[in-house]
Amino acid sequence: MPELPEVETVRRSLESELTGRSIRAIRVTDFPGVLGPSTVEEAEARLVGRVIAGISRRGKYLIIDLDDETGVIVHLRMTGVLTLESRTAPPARFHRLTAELDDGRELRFADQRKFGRVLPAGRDEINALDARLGPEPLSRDFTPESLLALLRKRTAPIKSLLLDQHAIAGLGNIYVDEALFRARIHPRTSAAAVTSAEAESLHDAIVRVLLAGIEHRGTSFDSFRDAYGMRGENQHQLVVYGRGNRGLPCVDCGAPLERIIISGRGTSFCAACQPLRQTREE
DNA sequence: ACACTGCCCTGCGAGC
DNA sequence: TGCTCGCAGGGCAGTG
Repeated sequence: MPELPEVETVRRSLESELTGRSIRAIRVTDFPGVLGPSTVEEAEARLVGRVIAGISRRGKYLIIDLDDETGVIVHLRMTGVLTLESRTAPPARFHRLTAELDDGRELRFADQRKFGRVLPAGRDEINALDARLGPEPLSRDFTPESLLALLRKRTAPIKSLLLDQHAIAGLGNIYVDEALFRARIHPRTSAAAVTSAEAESLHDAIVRVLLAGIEHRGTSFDSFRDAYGMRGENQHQLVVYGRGNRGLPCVDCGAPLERIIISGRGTSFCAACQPLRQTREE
């Protein structure tokens, strides 16, 4: 499940390789819907001949910036994989889209579940995306104070809020469970009930789990790969995600982890280390 | 505005 | 062996 660290890992692995390359052709395979509302002809008209000016990231979105100020917005969703490969390399099993480059290589998008999208976009669309997403958690805009101010306005479970990309951009199910465990906050706690001390440790936990994720080049439980097709190693750093459904012991206290559903997402936590408190007690 | 639900999509593993 | 079923979940539309 690509979240901020995974998308950043892809961005870094693509940046030096793609910058300055031009796009010679666009091809789709069995699923033209990968382009969203665009037809292949429209995508060709917008992209072929363009030079790649750089690769940026906003939340879980990857943006391929082009020399005419337009771009391509890529979202990997659950199983999307963006790789740079030789033209002669055999296509991946779930290959959906190819961008042929001027150096003989191809940028390829594979996606088992067809949730991911590769969207040609104008500058206005890229700006609109930027505007509707919350702050970048690794930017200076994200502070314990700004997090607390956000939480005070909302009554939804803290986990739901952290998953809301309009509130904070880039967190997904894995890093939210990990951050809440490290901050010792029950995922069902009402956001408004989180204390300022808890918000401070939550802020710290979010930043730490994201930086660790990037340092270990992403979490590759299943399909995630970087642009070279390499797995990440951050799955070995995780201590709660996915462990509640097997009742594995908490690394801190040894109690069996629990699994509940919040916002339709499987949620693992330690009921002993993360006790539920309904109201603020400061 | 906010909170919440259902939908999309397919492979995989468990259970029978 | 082969079937069914539940599960994985990000973003968005729809509802209250």
